[in-house]
Amino acid sequence: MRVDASRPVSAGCVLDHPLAHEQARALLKALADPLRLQVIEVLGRGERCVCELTDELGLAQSKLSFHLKVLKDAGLLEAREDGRWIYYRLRAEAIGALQRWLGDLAAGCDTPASPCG
Amino acid sequence: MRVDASRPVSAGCVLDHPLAHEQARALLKALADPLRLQVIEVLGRGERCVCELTDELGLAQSKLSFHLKVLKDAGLLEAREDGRWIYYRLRAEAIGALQRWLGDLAAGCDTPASPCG
DNA sequence: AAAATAGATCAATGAGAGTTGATGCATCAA
DNA sequence: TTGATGCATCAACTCTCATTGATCTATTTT
Repeated sequence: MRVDASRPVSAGCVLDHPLAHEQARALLKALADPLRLQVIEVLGRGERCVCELTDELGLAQSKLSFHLKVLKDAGLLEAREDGRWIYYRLRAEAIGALQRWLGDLAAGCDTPASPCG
Repeated sequence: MRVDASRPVSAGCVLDHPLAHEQARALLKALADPLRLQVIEVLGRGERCVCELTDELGLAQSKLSFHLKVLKDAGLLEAREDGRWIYYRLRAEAIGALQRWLGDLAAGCDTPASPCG
């Protein structure tokens, strides 16, 4: 079996609850790479086989594979095996969880500072 | 004057419009650092003077200054000068823009892949 | 005017993360 | 069973980026 069945820490039902800082940071970090963001954007339009991604993005195979792993470990992607091919899809729950986490972040940012002098 | 009056590309009214990929990536990258995320979380609770941040986070001055600049350049922070002190606050618009951008991202992610064989 | 404080910036160092090419392991076709 | 294809993984290299300590400027205090 080429695809590990065990779920990353950040995956699954965990994302239905409020995100911990570490989890949020892991998602942000995974998204913050230009190449990975391209991958995410393509997968945001629908599931893709690795070979399609390779063509669509014009990437070296090992390079793409590296970044897919990073995204999967962060809980952003899910892989599905079908014979010789592996299909990846974006986990909308992960995006949603991050969205909500960001929403809470700025809650009190208009509170003025106590003068420092 | 110690604080540059010119706005970063990603700041201001730009964030009221849909974010470009590059802008979104800049925000994500700025947020993806553990230390910067701490700063953001503190500023999410209200405006702070640099010296308060230094104390509250226990950081070396130049280190904090470096990260504040990164966050400001990304459009996430705004600085206000008052005499000898400089107060930073979180720009809720930037967070909001990123939230919306993320929302659009996963729009079509349930579209199945065309079988690859 | 001189000393002290707040904060930015710079040069040098170090650590982490991405890239590249090779190799390995499945799966499918012949 | 042999060869070809899809994909993951590994080791070596590179490069980006954060850290550190020093220096510089502006502001305030004495």
